[in-house]
This record gives sequence, structure tokens and C-alpha cells, in this order.
Amino acid sequence: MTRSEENYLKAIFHLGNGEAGSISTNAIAEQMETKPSSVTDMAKKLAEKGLVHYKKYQGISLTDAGTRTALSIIRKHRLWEVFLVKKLDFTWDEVHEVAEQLEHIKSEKLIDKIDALLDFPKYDPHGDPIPTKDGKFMERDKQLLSEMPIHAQGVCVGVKDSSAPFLKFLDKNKIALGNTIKILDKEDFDQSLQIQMEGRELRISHQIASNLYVKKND
Amino acid sequence: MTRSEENYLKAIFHLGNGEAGSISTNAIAEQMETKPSSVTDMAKKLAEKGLVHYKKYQGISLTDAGTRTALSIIRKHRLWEVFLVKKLDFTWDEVHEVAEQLEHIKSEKLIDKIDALLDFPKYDPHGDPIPTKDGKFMERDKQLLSEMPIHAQGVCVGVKDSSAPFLKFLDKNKIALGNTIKILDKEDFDQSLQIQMEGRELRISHQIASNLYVKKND
DNA sequence: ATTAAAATTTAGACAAATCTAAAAATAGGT
DNA sequence: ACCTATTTTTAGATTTGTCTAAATTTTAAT
Ligand SMILES: [Mn+2]
Ligand SMILES: [Mn+2]
Ligand SMILES: [Mn+2]
Ligand SMILES: [Mn+2]
Repeated sequence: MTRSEENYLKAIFHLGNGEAGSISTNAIAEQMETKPSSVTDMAKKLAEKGLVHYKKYQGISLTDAGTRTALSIIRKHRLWEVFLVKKLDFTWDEVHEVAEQLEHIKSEKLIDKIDALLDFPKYDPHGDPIPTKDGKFMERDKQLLSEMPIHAQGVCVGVKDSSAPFLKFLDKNKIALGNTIKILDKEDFDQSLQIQMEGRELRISHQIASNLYVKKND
Repeated sequence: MTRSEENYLKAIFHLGNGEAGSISTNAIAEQMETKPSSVTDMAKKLAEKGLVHYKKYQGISLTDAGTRTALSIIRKHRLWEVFLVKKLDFTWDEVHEVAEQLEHIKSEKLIDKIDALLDFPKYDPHGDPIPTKDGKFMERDKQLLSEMPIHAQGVCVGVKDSSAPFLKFLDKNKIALGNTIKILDKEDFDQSLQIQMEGRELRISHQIASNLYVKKND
């Protein structure tokens, strides 16, 4: 497996949101920041290797083998992110770029030892679930803050947008995963929210609320 | 810098034993397990980038910039080796292969944090010195066991051959870095040595003795 | 059913890193 | 000084992953 092949499989997986379903050439090209013609070339190669299903003009989808490979890359990516935050004091906005490199290191022993060192974490610093060694996913029961009803209460458990600017914004406003959150008011005009978080009150735009995942209290 | 370029610089540095001096095309080809014609091609590219001095038929040598780059790769390689042994319980015969991959990860912050996590080690698991951030080398005052006089005493501080088979052999015979060692007798016939190590006595072939570095006691 | 727009594939090119085979330069022995 | 063996370079090909431009197929609107 080349690094490029691994990145394609990961992109296809992410575009399918974990589900099966066919992904378009253009969507993959955009995600990979490459051209559609390059995607077609790679689709043929991956199909040849039994990692994707590909029929001309019909889109691309992962085979079981392709899904397994994608999950193993994602597992490595997220474990490395946890490692960087927990053991090396990286902030959650710094880890992605480095994990993009580390996820391609080939050593089963290495990643298993990292997993053990971190005490087998279930989620990465952005709240995304870490697949187990055998590719099992533990997706959390969560919803976007923007989709929760007024007066609902919950715990921040993840971000939808994990770009550095958004994460830094959250830091600046002391919004962190694990914080409890309660919707005090919803503004009809701009759909901004008045919320209570860890004692204090603050106002949050719709854009922010639609990128924050919350686990509702029972 | 591509991974291949980095590997060439590292190979040239190692072949020069850290000193300046011109290295032959064939020597580099052998070290890199590639063909001389490939080395010539790379020599031109690296010369273009100011990393090596190269004149047709005159051999190849590192510029100051090339040396700095080589040292930074070696620094990363050796720090990762220490990390694998100290934090992840790898054995010293397992680390090299993985470090060959990890040494190419591009993140200054990452390697500095690993350095700090390890408490700024001076030597790697094979006794090789770890260059500082600014490329300073602390080569130890050591000599091959095979070149020490009879009755001399010292401490094992490194291996010349760090191949897995040799390292496993040392493990099996409980010969480890840090052990004290005393030469009891030298056999003229086959140049084997009778030594005392950590209480017990054992016989060591010349081949072994000429791959073990010892720091002589004052 | 036509047709225009969008998506996708093909054809041909290119850069990086490698190879083989052939040519050129160097080094060493007489 | 000459010849030969060795070393090194060149020329041309290959693989991987990418690109642009052109051709083809699909889609969706009339
Ligand atoms: Mn990430
Ligand atoms: Mn993440
Ligand atoms: Mn090593
Ligand atoms: Mn080493």
C-alpha cells in the first residue's frame, strides 16, 4: 500500500460517512485536492487490487477489504492525535497535520503499544471515535447543538468542523469537550443561542452551534 | 526535501564517518541498495540544491547545509529509537526499522517534545550519540573490545554492528550496554577472549569482540 | 425526444526515482 | 606509455502519481 492509495481509501470512507454507497469522482477529487482525472486513474488501480468497486461512470465504493484498510488508517490517525495531546502537550488544533504523516507509519506493534500507552482511548481529541483493531466503530449518540430544543441540556462531546481556526475560536471562548451546556434561549432572527456553560452565560452564533456536537442528558 | 533525498544525505554522512571527505558513487549505491547510475542522478539533484559537492568522476561530499540536514535526520532517528525502547518496550533489535520511517516525519515541535519527554538523552539504544538540535555531536571516548589490552577493564557502551541477529545474540548471552567487562585472557590461536562480565565468566569470539565498544576505566 | 450542462474518462505529457545497457573516464599494473 | 579492469556517467526505458485538454457519457431541463 502506497501513501497515496491509503489517502484515497480514507477520503472515500470519510465521504461515505462510514456507510457504504457510491462516491462520485468529483467529490473524491475535491476532498483530495486533486483532479478528477487523477481519481479515475487511482480508481482503476484500487479496483485492480480489490479495494474498491469501480464501474465507469458509476462512482466508487469501498470493498470490505478497502473498508478495513481505511479503518486501520483512521485508527492510527486518531490514536496519534490522542498521543500528541496527552503525552506531548500538543493542542487539539495542532495535531491533525502531524497525524496525517504519522498515520502512514507501518508497524502493527507500534500502534498497538501507543494504544496501550494511552490506555485504549475510545475517542480522539475532537470527539471522533477510534476504531478498534478489528475495525469496530463506537459512534456516540450525539447531535448538533443547533438541532437541540430550547432548555435542553447536555455535554459537549465533539466538533463537526475540526479546522484550526474553529478549534482556536472554541479555546478562546473556553468551550471545551466535556463541558456541560444548557440552551437558555434561541433567537429567531439569526438563530443564535444564549447558552449556559460551566457557570457562565454566553451567546453563540448559528455557525458555531451547527459545528458542535452535544450528548443530550437522559 | 523528499524522503529519498534525506536517505541519500544520511548514507553519505554515515559513509564518511561524520568526517568530511569524498564518497564514491559505488559506495553510496551499495549502502542505499541501489544502482550507481541512480546515485549519479541523485548527486546532480542534490548538488543543484546545494546539499552536496559533486564533480563528475570526483566523488560526492556533503556541504555544510547537507551535513546539517543529515544530522537532523540522524537526530530524529536516534531519538525515536530511544522513545520506542523507553516508552513502548521495544527491544533494541526491533527499533531500527520503525525509526527508518519515523525519522522522515516533518514537525520540529514533535521531535523537540519527544526529546523532552525522554529527558534529553545523549545516546541511543545502540550507544550511538544523539546530535543536539544545532547539530553538535558528543562522540564518546570508546574503543573496540577487540583492540583493548589484556586485563583491561571497562564498560560496554555501544555496538558497531547493530543488526538484529547480532543484538539478539548479545541478549541471549546477557551482554548489555552498561555492563562492566574485564579481559581475563586473549587466545592467540583464534583471538577469542575470556572475559568477566557482571560476575560471570564467558568466552567471546573475535567477531563479537570487534563489534562491541567499550569505554576504558581510567 | 432533444439538447445543453455537468460529470467523467481518455489520451498524451511530465516529474521523481529508479533500472539496464552502453559509453566514457579513471586507476593500476606492466 | 599502454592496456585492461574498474568505476562512473549517459542514454533511454519504466513506474507512480499527477496534470491539461479533448472526447465521451450521464443528467436534467425543455
Ligand atoms: Mn485529524
Ligand atoms: Mn481528529
Ligand atoms: Mn538505527
Ligand atoms: Mn541506533
